[in-house]
Amino acid sequence: MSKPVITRFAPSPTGFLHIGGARTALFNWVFARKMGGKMLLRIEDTDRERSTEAAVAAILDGMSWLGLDWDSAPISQFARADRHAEIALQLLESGNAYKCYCTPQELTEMRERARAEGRPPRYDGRWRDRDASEAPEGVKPVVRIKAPQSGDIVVKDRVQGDVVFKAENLDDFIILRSDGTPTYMHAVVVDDHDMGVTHIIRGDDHLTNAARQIVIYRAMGWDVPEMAHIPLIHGPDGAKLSKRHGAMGVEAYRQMGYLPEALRNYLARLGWAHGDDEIFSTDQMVEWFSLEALNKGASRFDFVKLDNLNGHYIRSADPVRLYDVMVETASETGRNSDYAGLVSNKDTVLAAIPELQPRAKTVLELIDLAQFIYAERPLPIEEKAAQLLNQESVAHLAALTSAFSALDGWSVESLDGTVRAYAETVGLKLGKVAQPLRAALTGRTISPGIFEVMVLIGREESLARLSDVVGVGAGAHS
RNA sequence: GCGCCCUUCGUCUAGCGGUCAGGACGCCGCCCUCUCACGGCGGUAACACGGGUUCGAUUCCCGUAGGGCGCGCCA
Repeated sequence: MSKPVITRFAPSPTGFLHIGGARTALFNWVFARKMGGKMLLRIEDTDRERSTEAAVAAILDGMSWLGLDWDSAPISQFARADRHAEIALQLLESGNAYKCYCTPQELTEMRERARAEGRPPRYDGRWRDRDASEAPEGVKPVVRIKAPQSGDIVVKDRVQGDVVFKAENLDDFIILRSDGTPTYMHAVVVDDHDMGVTHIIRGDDHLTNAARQIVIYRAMGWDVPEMAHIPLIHGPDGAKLSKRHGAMGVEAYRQMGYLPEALRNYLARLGWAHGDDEIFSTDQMVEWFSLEALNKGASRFDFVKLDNLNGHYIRSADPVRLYDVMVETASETGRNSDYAGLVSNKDTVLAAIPELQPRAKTVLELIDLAQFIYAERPLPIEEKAAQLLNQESVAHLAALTSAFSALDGWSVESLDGTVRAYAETVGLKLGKVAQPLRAALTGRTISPGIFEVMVLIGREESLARLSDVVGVGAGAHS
C-alpha cells in the first residue's frame, strides 16, 4: 500500500506567475488529482530582498484564474527558518556537516584561481577536517554539508530516467549562511520532507540540484521523494523565453483575451501528449495523465497554435459567460468606450455573440467585432470600406433604403429577399450590393452576415446609418 | 572550462525493431458563400550526422554536431 500522493508547487515571489511556472503548477495539480492526492503550495520567500507580497498575490491570482486550486494554506519558507537551522545543527552534531570560516573574498579567489587553471569552480573543502580551534577571530562561519567524495549519486527520475552524477563533481555546498539563514538547497529538502511531499515535479533546470539535495536526504536518513523533472519552455526562436515571447505573467494572457481552459489545454500539450488527442477537457487531462508520458525535450511556445485552441474554446463557450469576460477584459485593459458600449447595449451584444464566436480567436477580437453595435453615428468608415462607397453603389443604397423603408417585416428573410430581388432587377450579383451595404452599416469590410447585422441593430438604426451615407452621396450629386 | 539533459514536418507531437513514419497548428488549393470567419475536402513538409548491434533500425549502443540547463553565503 503506497502513501497518498502529495505534490507541491513552490514558486519564489519575485514576480508574476510566468508561463513556465504555470505549466509546472498545472502538472503538479493534474498529477495530484489523478492520484487522488493533494497539491500543496509553498512560497519560497527566503530571499528577502526580492520577495514581495504583491508577487505572492499575483501568483495566487494567476493560479486561481487558471483554475488550479491547492490544499491547505500556502506555506512560507521564510517562516520556517528556525526549523531549517535546527536540521543544520543536527547535521553538524552527527558529523555530516561542518563549519567553514572562509570569507567571501577567499571564495572568490578560490573560484578565480580554479577557472584560471581550468578546473571546475568548486569549494576545495579546506575546512572539512580542520579543528574548530583554528577558527579565525571575528569570522562568522557558514555550515557546509559533507558531500560524499567518491561513488555515484543517482537521481531516479520518472521523466529523465536514472541520471548519474559522480560524487567528485559535487562540492561541500553551504546549507546555512553565516547569518544563520538556510540556503535554498537546504530549505527545499527540509520543507519537502516536513510537508510529506511524495512527488517533486519541477523544471529540469533543477535536475543537477536534485543530486545535491539527495546528499542532504541521505545525511538525514530521509526517504528521497519520487522526482519528475519536466523540460523547459523556450521562445519561438528556441532561446530562453523572454518577455517578447511569452514570459509574461498569466494575467497578461488574460488581458490578451485568452480563456483559462484554452491555456490549460495548450500548456498540457507542451511536453505531454496522450496519443493524437489535441483538444481535451481538464477532466480528460486528469484521467489520461501520467508522468511517463511527459517528454524530455524542451518545446517552443507558439502563439499561433494557442490562438487556434483559444478560437475553439471561444466557439464552444457560453455566450453569457463570454459577455461577462468581454466586459471584464474591456475594463481591465482600459478600453473605456468599448466598456461603455458593451454595458449599455447588453441585450444586443448578447444576441450578437453567437455571430461573433466563429470569427474571433481572442476575447479582444470578440470586442472588436462587437463594435459595430455601439458605434456612434455617423459611423467612422474604414478606408477599405470607403472605397466601396462610390457614386454608383451609393445610388443602389439609396434605392435599397426606400425598399427597406417600405418593408413590413424586419427579419433576415425579408431583408435577404429584398436585397436579392433588387440585385436581380439591376442585374448585379448579390455581393455587389451587399458589400456596400456592409460598408455603410458597419463602416468595415468584414462583419457577420449583413442581414443579421441589420436585425441586430434594428430597423431604426439601420435606416439612420444608411441615410448618413446616402444623404451625403445624394447631396453631392443631386 | 566541467557536469547533466535534449534532438521526428517551420511549430506542438504520435511512434516504444518490421508503419506508404500518423495527428494537430501554420501554409497552399478547392468547395460552401453577401465580406470575414466557421465547416468540409485535398495538398506541402520530418526521423541532425557518422559508426556499430541486428535478418531488419526513427526505435537499442557509441561518437560527432547543434541546442538547453547547472556550476553563488539567488531561488
